[in-house]
Amino acid sequence: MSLRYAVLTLLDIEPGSGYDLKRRFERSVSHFWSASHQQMYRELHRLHDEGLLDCAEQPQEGKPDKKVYSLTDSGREALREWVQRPAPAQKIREPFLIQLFAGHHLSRDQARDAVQRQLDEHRALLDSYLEQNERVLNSDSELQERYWLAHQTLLLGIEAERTWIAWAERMLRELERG
Amino acid sequence: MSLRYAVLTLLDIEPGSGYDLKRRFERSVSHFWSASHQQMYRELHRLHDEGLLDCAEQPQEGKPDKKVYSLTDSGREALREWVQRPAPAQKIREPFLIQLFAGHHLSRDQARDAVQRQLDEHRALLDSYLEQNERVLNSDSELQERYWLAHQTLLLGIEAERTWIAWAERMLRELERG
DNA sequence: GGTTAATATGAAACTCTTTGCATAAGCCCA
DNA sequence: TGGGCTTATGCAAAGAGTTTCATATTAACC
Repeated sequence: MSLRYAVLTLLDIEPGSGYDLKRRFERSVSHFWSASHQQMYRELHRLHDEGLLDCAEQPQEGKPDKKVYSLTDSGREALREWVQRPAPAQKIREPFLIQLFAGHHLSRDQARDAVQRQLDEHRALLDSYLEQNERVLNSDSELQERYWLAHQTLLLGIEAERTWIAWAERMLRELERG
Repeated sequence: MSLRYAVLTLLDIEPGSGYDLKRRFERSVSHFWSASHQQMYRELHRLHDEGLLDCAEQPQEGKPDKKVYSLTDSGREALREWVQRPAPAQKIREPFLIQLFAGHHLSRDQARDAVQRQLDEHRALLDSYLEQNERVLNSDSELQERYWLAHQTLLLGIEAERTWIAWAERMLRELERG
């Protein structure tokens, strides 16, 4: 149920098409939400049907037409209302940790490889968050002030990745040591 | 698709009923998975239908009968096979961070209260993980050795909560300072 | 004596998410 | 001129997860 508000939030900051949104999810909120393009399009249709979004078709040269969505007044109102309610609890689901939990089925080498794979993935994530962070720090100070809270969520994402990486590095050392 | 393997993992460590499982999810893997009792019962039925679980009805005095499930050979084989495959990517979904991302709809006081609520929740989580950790450290060393990898997942959970808490405390200081 | 909590299981309806398929135009490279 | 990539949108079906309701026993509490 929070996907719709994630969509409203990004469109509130700047209108865009389903395709735009998908990329913006990847570039700017991947540290706390992910969604496929099908989810975007379906959610956009629904929000449009419910009158929370306006849709402007934008013919483009050389590319298929774009449907640019933006918040209506009732969309903005719905978002404002939701933001002020206590957040639904987060559901944690980490398949990798199940695998470690069942790790007596793994040889030491297999465990080490699995941890190494996770380490690589989390290092890549950290890099992409640090890049995002650079972009924020290079933006003008008015924007930085306006989206200060949004920026803090990115800093949490960065810290979370550092915690993961430090844990995985320690695991590798201990698995290596035998 | 990982719920079934989480169920198999816990039943591999020790057989139990749906009710048992639900509590064991809460007590011992809540740092990386959560599920409702309905999910348990449905998954147990399915796994039983597919021949991955045995079921032994255990009449009890003073309480309704228990259906105690345990892994069949093909259940153990399915688990072993899955554990050795690369883990499906984790999906991150944190409604609270969407709310902060849309935080220009929040007053400073509202933001502070929201962060404080999260801080309280994460402190409670940390406490419960630390209790679990105590139980592990007080268990006999043979068990500790056998479930060393499982224990490491708990330590990651603890570190993750500490990161969250440190972030939230910093946020409160900065929001307080005005 | 009535209420609430814990133990114990399950059906049904519903929503949300994922996966696979389909379309279509333009661009770049060989 | 054919193959693959990016932009751009969408449907259908299956799978996963949530919510609501239902049942039944015991024990503790007021």
